[in-house]
Amino acid sequence: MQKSVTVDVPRECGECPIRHRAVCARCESDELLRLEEIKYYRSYEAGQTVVWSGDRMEFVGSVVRGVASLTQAMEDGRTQMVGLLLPSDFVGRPGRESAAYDVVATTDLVMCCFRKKPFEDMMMRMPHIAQRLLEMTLDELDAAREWMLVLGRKTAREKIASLLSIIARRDATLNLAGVEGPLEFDLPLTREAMADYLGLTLETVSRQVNALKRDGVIDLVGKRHVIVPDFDRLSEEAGDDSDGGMLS
Amino acid sequence: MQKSVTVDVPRECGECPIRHRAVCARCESDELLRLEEIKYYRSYEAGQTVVWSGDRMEFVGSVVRGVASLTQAMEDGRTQMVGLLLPSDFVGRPGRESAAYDVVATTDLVMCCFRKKPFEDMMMRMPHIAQRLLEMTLDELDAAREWMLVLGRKTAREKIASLLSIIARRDATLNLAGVEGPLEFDLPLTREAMADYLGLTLETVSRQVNALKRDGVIDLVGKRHVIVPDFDRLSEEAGDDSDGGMLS
DNA sequence: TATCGACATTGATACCGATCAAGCGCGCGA
DNA sequence: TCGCGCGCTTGATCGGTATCAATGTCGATA
Repeated sequence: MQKSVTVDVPRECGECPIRHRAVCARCESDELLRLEEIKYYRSYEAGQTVVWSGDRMEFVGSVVRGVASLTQAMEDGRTQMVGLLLPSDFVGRPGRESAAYDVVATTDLVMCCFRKKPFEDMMMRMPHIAQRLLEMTLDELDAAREWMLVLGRKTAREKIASLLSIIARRDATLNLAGVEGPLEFDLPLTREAMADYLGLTLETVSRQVNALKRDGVIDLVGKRHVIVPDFDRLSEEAGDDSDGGMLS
Repeated sequence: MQKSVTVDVPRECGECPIRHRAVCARCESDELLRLEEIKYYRSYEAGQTVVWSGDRMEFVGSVVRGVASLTQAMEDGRTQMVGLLLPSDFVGRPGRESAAYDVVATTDLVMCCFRKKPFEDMMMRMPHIAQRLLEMTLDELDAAREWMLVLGRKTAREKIASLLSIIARRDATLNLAGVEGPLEFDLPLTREAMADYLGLTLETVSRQVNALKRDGVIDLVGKRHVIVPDFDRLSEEAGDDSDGGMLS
């Protein structure tokens, strides 16, 4: 619970925790040096808005620590989260002038930023960046399509199980814990944010989370810390294929 | 209404109707020649499956004429369409071994194909292709995110209006008709396919389509031909921003 | 022309999740 | 220490969409 905003950022890219998964993953050391020259860090507190939809985007960047959400809203206030950005995920679209979505820090957040123009110039000269960005974008597209199935066809209970399953999976790969044994993680989202992600109300989220707890699918420590005693059981509840959907 | 399977395909890329929008859009004429050497056409009848999810993908390609759908299914049969592929859209993911989704021709369909390996080799050597593919993938990601809002937060009536609005828009840009005056197009989807796209049942689709007709938002000629007397009105019904959402 | 089948419409009813409304619990600041 | 507020839970009721079940329409075929 280190709420301090004292930012503790890697000095050199070589020590960066997302070095091998971010947009710079394929860069050679000489290319990294060029990136290092133009990068800078920014940090945000939980709840802060990073970018407003429609605003001119002056930078792009990677999530280094924390979680951010991409959100779309209708005029009457209905809100849908359309992306959940975890460490190593990329924010911003090269070539686009203004932001298409709100970006909000859902936890304290550290980002590695590049001003848009210099980054675009680098992209032209360094194919390793463009290649990796294509790969990441294709992965995001797959994730978005998986969410379309969740939003369009799953029940409230399945939606909750799906969200927990995905967070558990991404958390496990980041912390390179084995997939065996009980899995544990902190929910980086409030009930309301979960509702926005799943196309539900926060009341329904609350009811279904507690239903999964009553049924022994998950255990809760406080409101946010989740223990998954049997990941396959959770996958079943999510309506996923039997193997736990370890694709990609 | 030309149901004949006699395929009438462009001989040269220069005459291709999707030349300026497809993955080859940025290629110079010498690059086009190289692509021309390895391209081949395939055609499918409405209803035919182009690729089965999980199958090895031996080719990638572009939709030249007709419409295809990308579909995901759960074990119990619930089905969600996750992509609607219109002329110039790209099918397949370079670097991936097996297909992640079912691809089905929803109308008679002509595709311009490349065997996967040669195409990947070309992509390495011709940055114009990779650049264009990145751009197209980012556009698809935006479209997918717009759909997440539709699926998660819109009512059945708004969902139908949204689908009609998008088809009308894409149809207008393809046929370069002015956006003014009454818009007309043929629905390339059955009621069931519309339901799969929108996360509804086909009965609800039928009811809401007819409700929009009763209310004068659209007019129908037969079951499939749609006339939109006032596009702004349709946009309103879709819950889109007042300007008609002409973004991207 | 008669028949068949795919696609679509229409009606009656059930149920899941939204909505409206209290109330709880815990951390933070006065 | 108290009280306030935010995040969350719980309950009662409503309504929109699913579900189940006929029926209708049109084009293709014999």
